[in-house]
Amino acid sequence: MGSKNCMNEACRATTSSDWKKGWGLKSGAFATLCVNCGSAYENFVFCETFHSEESGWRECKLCRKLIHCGCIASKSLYEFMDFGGIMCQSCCSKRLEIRPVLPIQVPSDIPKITLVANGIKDVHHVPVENRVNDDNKFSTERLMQLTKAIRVNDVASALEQHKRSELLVKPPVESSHRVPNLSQHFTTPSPLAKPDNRPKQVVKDMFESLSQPSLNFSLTTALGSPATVQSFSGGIIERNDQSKGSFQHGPKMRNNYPKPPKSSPVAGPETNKGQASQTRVARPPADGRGRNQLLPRYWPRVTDQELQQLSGDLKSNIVPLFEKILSASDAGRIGRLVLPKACAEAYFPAINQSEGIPIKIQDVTSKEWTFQFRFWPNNNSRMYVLEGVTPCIQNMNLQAGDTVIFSRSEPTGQLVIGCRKTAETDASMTSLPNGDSREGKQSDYHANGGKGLDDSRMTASEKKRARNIKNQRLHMHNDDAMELRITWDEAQELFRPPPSAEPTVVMVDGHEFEEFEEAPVFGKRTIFVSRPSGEQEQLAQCDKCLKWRRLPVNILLSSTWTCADNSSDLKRSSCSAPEEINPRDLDLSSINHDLKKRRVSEKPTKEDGEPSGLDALATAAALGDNLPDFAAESSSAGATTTRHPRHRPGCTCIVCSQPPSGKGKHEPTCKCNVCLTVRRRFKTLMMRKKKRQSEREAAAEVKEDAASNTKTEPDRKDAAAVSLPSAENGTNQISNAGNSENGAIRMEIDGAKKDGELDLNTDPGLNRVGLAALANMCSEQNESGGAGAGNVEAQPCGENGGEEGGGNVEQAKEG
DNA sequence: CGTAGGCATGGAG
DNA sequence: ACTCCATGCCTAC
Repeated sequence: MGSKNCMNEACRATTSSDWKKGWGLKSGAFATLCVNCGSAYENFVFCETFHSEESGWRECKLCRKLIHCGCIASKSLYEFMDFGGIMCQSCCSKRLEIRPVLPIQVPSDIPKITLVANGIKDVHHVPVENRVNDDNKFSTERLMQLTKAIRVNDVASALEQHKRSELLVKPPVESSHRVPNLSQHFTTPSPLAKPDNRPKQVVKDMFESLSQPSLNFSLTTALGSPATVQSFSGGIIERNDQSKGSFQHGPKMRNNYPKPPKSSPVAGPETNKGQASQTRVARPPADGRGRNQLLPRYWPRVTDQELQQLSGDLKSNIVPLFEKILSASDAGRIGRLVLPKACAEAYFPAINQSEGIPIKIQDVTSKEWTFQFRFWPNNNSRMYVLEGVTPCIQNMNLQAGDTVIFSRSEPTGQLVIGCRKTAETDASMTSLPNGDSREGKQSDYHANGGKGLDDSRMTASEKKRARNIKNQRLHMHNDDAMELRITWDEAQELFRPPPSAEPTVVMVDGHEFEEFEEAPVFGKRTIFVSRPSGEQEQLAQCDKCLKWRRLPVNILLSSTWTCADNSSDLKRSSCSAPEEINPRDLDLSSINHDLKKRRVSEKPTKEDGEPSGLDALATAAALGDNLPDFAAESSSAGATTTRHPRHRPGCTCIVCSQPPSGKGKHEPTCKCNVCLTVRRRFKTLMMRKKKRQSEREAAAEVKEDAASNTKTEPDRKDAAAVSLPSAENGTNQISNAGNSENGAIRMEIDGAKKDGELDLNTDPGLNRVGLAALANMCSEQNESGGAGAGNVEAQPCGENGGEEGGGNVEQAKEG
């Protein structure tokens, strides 16, 4: 340590650096204080008595359990809160370790410098501890001032007393997180104290004002509620490796701890094992490069119990480093887990090459996995990823929304990957990777994550998880998911608002959406056809008599519908009424079969390149601009970041000029040119697509069809002809136009294919989606069996076909 | 053609 | 205004 001169030119007192150790800057930082003039300057010394720089862990003197070094938190919580003691985070034993505070007499003629280095704007009372000069005894009065007669073994009372004393800035946002008003703690009478007349709402300001590199940390506590507090895990943020004398300066430094973590996951399992805490609180970052920059969201929220068990399982001391909620990308097949930059740089080996290095990480069963730890350049920065995590993720039965926890095994430094399932009843991070007992729930989650089927079956935790992974696409590849994956086309034909639901109309991007609390229900599949007169109608089959009835196009049917429900045609509201439609004219089974089979032929084949374009155009034309909005609202239903990639602002093409189909826009039965054209296009394209698919299926399944199905392909063509008599006419033009533009719409097609794929399993926000809008879209799309042959079908841009040829060429070039 | 790698983009904080 | 990061998207294999 040695001695040095005070940096205050007016003082220049030579003092021992040890002697000058102090702490308690307004920020909660440690600072060096000149006992001569009271100037504070940075010489940050942490609680070296208890802080193990190696592991950050220490052993409780009573219970002998390893506990995370809560030195900073201890000081913050207990000394700031006038306990002046240290509490074992495991057994909650308290030890009074109040160090004497030297009542410094500051010479009045020496100006006090309240800021010496790196922008500490003001330094208020700085209680100085003096461990060298033991002669400076801690007066009883002072001790009482500090402890305020709070019994050190009564944390709850202490907190209550603090509350009563208005030492807490404000009621806790979260029951488990409180932010003490630090400024209050520095207004304890002291020779160095000066009045702090500022408003009490200082913590936030303080945090924000302390973004200077030298004091880049704030204070956050993680403490249970007064009534239930059993222990605490240090929740204080620590600055960069100040104790090691290294300072990280630079513009990138910023205050990463503006506030406590928003929420803490639910507590762990109920089992009370020993005295270990089950309170899941964010732990302060362990040692590491730049650990002070770790966002609280990445702080490991590991209960003491979990830690103990994990430490026991691995027979080593486990230091939680950080955790991350798996995104859809992380959990997806691609096998790349994006590492938070700060975490990667803090706890993973430094890498200079983009290719990175292989890194071995142990799971909680001591199984070793090798990942490639690498980075990609990104906006003058880096994006760190772990590659090849899929086997590990799968082994642990993790999916998007679950949490992976990275820890370090001491003293070997071996990285350890653990996990925590989001559901309350799920195994905690200490469970075996294969011990997932949530298979059934998983299925439920998949099925209900989209809220599209049976929201009532979702547990609170599942809903919570659904919220957690909002805006994240889940790529489900298991069988459960596949069973429930349907296309937009199919969804539109099936979705209905819940029967008794009262919608709440909200505006999203200027479009009205009706929100329903209830999940949508599946409606009855109907067939939309056009009569020779051009009039559109809907055909529905009675569930009882199986007769087909004509219905107005704008009627939405529930999943079960019988003739008795045919209020639009009372003459045929009975099953006894004769059927108007000759089933032989409508190969409905073929159509249904076709729809079903579309699931397995989502991707365009080589000869399907054109139809895929038609798909896109159909989707775009039918949904108009509403699709992106809707998709954005429904998040995982296919939100894209690029809308109409081929369309520009001011584009007057049919897609861009078509108003959203939501309520208040064009009526489903609107006969305006735009709507008619859209319907014409859509119908033509859809029929073309169906026809092609039918033909493909026929070719592939000709044998089994011949054996079991008397329906033939000509029937299907007939079906197409029924609903769109002029389809063939449009088809030719589609082909021509489609060939000429080729890639121009191919882009849009690909996007639309994705957009058009509605995965019910994965859309947590679906229930909030405007069902009415969806229904309208459905209606528009379905009713769009306009009689006219589409003559501009394959034109993604431009109102009329005549002027679109050149335009498409240009678009193709753009592409 | 399908997939993986790598970078780009844009939403969110 | 800026950074981070989830994921889109292009390209190479």
